[in-house]
Amino acid sequence: MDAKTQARYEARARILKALAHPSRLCLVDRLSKGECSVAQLTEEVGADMSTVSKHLSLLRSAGLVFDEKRGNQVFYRLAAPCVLDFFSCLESVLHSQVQTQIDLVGDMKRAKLKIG
Amino acid sequence: MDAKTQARYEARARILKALAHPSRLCLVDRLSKGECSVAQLTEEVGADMSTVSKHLSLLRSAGLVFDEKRGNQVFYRLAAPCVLDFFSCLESVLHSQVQTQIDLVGDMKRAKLKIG
DNA sequence: TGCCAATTTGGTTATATTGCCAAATAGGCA
DNA sequence: TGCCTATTTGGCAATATAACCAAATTGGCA
Repeated sequence: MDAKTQARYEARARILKALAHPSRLCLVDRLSKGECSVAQLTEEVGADMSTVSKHLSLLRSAGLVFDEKRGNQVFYRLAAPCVLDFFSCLESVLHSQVQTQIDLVGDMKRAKLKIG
Repeated sequence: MDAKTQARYEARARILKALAHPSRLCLVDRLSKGECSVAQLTEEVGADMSTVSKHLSLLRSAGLVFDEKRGNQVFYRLAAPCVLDFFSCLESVLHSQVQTQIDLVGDMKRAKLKIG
């Protein structure tokens, strides 16, 4: 793999990594409904505000959100709404995982019937 | 956030985390062109085969690839081709990051002209 | 200026991820 | 059976992430 290709995969991975955390997915989900202050987001996520602030700054450096300071507060908004499209694919993967589990249980039951 | 919602974000995050690595993105990209043995994939990625094998097993437990043993070899194929749709969004985020850098440089130049 | 509220940053600890080497496993074939 | 090839697993060291608390920063306002 040449260096340029390698760099492209690394850049993509950085963005995906920024998304790949439950709290940050929650933040993105909430921001998809409109801009929000850190205090509001903190309540939504249910963690220490300093933790949420760090999650937000990580999303910002990945280019996924914008921040804007207005008076006392900082408001965040989604920079890349296309990431919301990921969710339906993620759900379909999850459903097929569930289906695989069901199939396995079925297989086990049938095997048991044959054995026993 | 209730427990069920929390669990959903965690499940989604697990899948994204499985994708969020340069080598694994490379694997997914290669598998999008058709099934492949571990040896071929190892060559593509350019890492130790044991490392690639671990990446593949991680992708498998996330439900993103299937594996099938045929004779001496194990062939992997993509289970969730929809993840390929992520790439165009990732690229658009990357482009806007580049644009932001260019804008910043422009701002700095203008500021310098005013100052100096 | 001095104080208060909102947010970020620093520091620390616990946990998770990654990559390599070496060893184990599994299949094919003489 | 014994050897060879392909792949996985175990173990370890290095690095990265995550969460909390405490302290610093910034803006608004008396």
